[in-house]
Amino acid sequence: MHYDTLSIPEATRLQQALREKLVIQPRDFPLQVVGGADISFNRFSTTVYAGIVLLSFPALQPLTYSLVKKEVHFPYVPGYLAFREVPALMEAWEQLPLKPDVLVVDGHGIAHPRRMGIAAHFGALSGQASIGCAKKRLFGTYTEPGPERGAYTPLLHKEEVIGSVLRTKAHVKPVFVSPGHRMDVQDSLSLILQCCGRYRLPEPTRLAHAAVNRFRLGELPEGITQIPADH
DNA sequence: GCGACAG
DNA sequence: ATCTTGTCGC
Repeated sequence: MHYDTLSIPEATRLQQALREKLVIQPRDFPLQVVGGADISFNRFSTTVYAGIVLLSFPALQPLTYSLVKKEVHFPYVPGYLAFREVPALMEAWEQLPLKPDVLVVDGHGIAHPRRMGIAAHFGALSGQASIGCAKKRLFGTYTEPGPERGAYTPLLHKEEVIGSVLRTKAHVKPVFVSPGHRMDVQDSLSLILQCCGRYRLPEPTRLAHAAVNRFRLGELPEGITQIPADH
């Protein structure tokens, strides 16, 4: 992956090419394992700590952690997050002993100017079903959903529905859910809501975030960690 | 030209 | 994203 040396115009071209590979359709596979992906890093540092956590579904019990440390030089530019984070995530992905049925990525899916947010980018590259779940809006218009858990409104671009604004917990800021690959808007929304417990963020995202942070702080080792089932 | 702007 | 201080509520 030579993302580090790409110019923004070149990156835009790559997004336009990958867009042709995207499949947005109702989920057509069973759901038994979900993954959560996230990145952590120190401010001003070029080292990123990537992680993917596997959870059983619908029980949401953690099964495995895959952690990878990598150098990146592509800058953070809104609309081009994938070029910073996907290479490290792909390494974490490749060392997984078993792949999840769907991967929840911290960021947007098709709710992006060229429909190529990080979740869509990762899905188009890997062939993996994916969903984007972001904490802030990048693209699209919406009205505020109701204050109750489960309330949602469409994220729109012109007439097109590109995602959902979902209240995952009563009276907290909503999250932005959009399909990445091999999912549609409705199935993405449904899955994310099923992944939410008593917190604002869905469990795959929460656990991935906790894992990469502990990894960065030296509390977890690089590589694969199998989590023993508790009996 | 002026705002907006995932992580 | 990360860091930091303070407040609210279970």
